Amino acid sequence: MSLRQFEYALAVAEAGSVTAAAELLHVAQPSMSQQIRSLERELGVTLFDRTPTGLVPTAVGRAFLREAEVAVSAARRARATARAGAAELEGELVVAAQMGLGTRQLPGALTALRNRYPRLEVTVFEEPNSAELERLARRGVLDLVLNTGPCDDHSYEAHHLGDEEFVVVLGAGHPQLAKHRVELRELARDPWVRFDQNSRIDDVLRDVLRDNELAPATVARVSQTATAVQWAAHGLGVTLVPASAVPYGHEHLTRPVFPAVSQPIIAALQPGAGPAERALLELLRQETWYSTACFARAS
Amino acid sequence: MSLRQFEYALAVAEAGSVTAAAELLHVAQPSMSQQIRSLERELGVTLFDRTPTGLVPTAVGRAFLREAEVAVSAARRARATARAGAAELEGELVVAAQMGLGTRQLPGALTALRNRYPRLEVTVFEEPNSAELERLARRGVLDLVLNTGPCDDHSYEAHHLGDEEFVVVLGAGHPQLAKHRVELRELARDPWVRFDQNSRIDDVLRDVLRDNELAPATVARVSQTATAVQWAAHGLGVTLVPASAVPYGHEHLTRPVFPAVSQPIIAALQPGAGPAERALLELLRQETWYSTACFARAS
DNA sequence: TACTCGAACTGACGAAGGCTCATCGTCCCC
DNA sequence: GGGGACGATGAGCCTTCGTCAGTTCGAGTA
Repeated sequence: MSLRQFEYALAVAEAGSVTAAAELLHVAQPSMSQQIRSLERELGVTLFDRTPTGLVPTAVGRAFLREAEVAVSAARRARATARAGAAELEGELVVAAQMGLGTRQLPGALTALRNRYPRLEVTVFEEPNSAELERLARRGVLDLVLNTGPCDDHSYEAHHLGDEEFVVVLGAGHPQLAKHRVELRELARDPWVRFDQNSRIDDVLRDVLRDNELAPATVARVSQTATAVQWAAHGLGVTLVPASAVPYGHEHLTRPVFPAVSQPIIAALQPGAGPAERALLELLRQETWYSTACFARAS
Repeated sequence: MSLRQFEYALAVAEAGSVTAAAELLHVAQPSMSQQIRSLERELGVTLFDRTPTGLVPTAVGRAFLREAEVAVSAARRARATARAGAAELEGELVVAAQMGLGTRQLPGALTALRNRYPRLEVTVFEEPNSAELERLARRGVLDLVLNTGPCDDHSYEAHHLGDEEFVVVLGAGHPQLAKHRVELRELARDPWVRFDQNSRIDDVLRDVLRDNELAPATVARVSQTATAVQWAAHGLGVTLVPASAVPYGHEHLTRPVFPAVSQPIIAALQPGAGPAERALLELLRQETWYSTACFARAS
C-alpha cells in the first residue's frame, strides 16, 4: 500500500472513472488502473465495482476510502508542517532544568515564548539527578538545559544567566527566625533535610557543610526541593535551597545565610539551535537571576 | 513522500539510530539512511540532527512525526477495515513453507480454502533455503509461513500445528527394511544423501548425526526432499526426511528411526492477518500432523 | 441486429526508485 | 592509539511505475 495508491483510489471515487481520475492526476489511464488493481489484489478485497461507465466504490471500498482519506490528509499536514517549520514554528521544544533551578523564571519566559509561537509545545523535565540530566544531554534530546555548571557534553553552548543564592528554610517558631541573616554554624545542632545523594543540589549542601566544618545529622533525604521546603517548614529539620525554589507562602520561613552560598545558573543550547531555542534563551536572560538581597526586598 | 518513509522516520525516532531502526524493520542500514535523507531533501528541512550515537529529531522533525504517525495509523486501519469488511474474499494469499513441510497437508487445506473462497488465489513457495524464507518473511510479502521454528521476525504470530517425525528412506533391498524401526547407529556405515548446507533441514540432519555420534559419508547434497527420497530409494544412500515429504509410492521404503527424530511445525501469521489467512490456519490445524506411527498404520 | 463509442484491461518496454553489499569517514570509549 | 559503533557513499541489481499500442466489453443508436 502506498499514499499514491490511496490518492488514486480517492480520485477514482471522486471522478467516477479511472479515465477521468487519471486526467485529474495527470497520469495515463492504464497506470491508474494497474495501481487500483494492485491495491485490491494486495488487500484481497474489491474496492470498486466495474461498470461500463466507470468504477463505483463497494461498501468495503467506501469504508476503506474513509481511512485512506485520513492517511492522505495527515500526510499533507506532515508535509506542510515540515515545510512551514522555519516560517511559523511549531513542534516541540524539550527543556531540562536541574531541580530547583529557574522555578520562578521559567513560567514567565515560557509564557512569553508561547505568545510568540502559539503552536510550539514545550516539555520541561525537572531532574533531581544530574547524571540523568547529563545522559539526556548526551543523547541530544534536549533543546535547552538549565544547569549550575557547564554540561559535560561540551558541544553545548553555555550561557551564564546569573548567580542564585541559597536560603535556609526554618520551621515555624525556630529561634533563628528572629535574625535577618543566619550564620551557618548556628545550625550545627539542627537536624537537616538533605537530598538524594546523586543529585547536584546535595553536592552543593555537602560542600557547604564541609567547608564550614559542620556535620549535622541528616533527618531525611528527599528528591524534590518542594518536599524539602515543606518538611523544613513543618519543623522536621532545616534545609538549604536555591531562593527560587521556595514556593510562595514560605518566604517568611527563609533567611539568607552567612557565609553566603550561591551558584551560577547556566543555560546550555545545542549548537545549531533554532529560533525557538534562542528566543527562549533571550527570554530567560530577561528574567531576574539576582541575589537574595533583591528577593528579600521584594517581600 | 511515502508511507514507507514515514514508517522509517518513526522507527528512527523510536529506536534512536538508523542502525537500530533498520534492524527493527528488517532492511539494510544504508537503505533506511537513504530514505531518511531523501525525505528530508524532498521536504527541504532537516528532520533529524546527526549525532555520533544516532539521530535525534529536530523540533520540526517532531512536529512532522506526529502527523506521520497519524498517516501510518490511518493506513493500518484502512487495511484492516478493508480486510475485515470483505464479504467474499478475493485477491492473493502468499504462503511459504520450508521445504518438505506440509507437503501432504497443504493441498487438502488449500482445496478447502478454495471451496470457501473461490475467487481467492493462493501462491505457495517451497523454500529449500531457510535464509530465503526469512528474507521473504522480512519483506512482509508472506501471509502465512510454515516453518520448523519461530520466524526470526518476531512480529509474526506463531501457531504450533504439531510435531512431525522424520523417517529414514532406504534403498530397495536394503537389509534394514526387515525391521519395523531402524536404529540410527545401524546406518553409520551407509552413505547419506544430505541437503544444501544452508538449509534448515540439513541443520536437523547435522544435529541428529552429531547427537548420535555418527559421521557417515555424504554421497550427495541436494536441494529438494523429493530428490533426496528418490535417490535414496534408488539405493544411492540413505536419507532422513519429514514423513510428509515422502511421495506416494515410496512409503514402503521408509522406516521410523530410533532415537526418534521430530520437529515442531509452526504456522506463522502476520499480525493483523485477515480472514483468509486465519481460515487457512484453522484448516491446517484440522489436518493431521501426527507421528510416523499413524503414518505407518495408514498405509 | 450491427455498428460505434466510451471505458477498462493487457502486454511490452523504458525510466526511476529501492534494496543489498562493500566500503569509508567520524566520533567515542577503553 | 586502536577498536567499535554509527551514518554516509557508490556500485550493481531487482522491483516498481509510467507510457504506448492494442484488445475486450458493454451500452446506445440507427
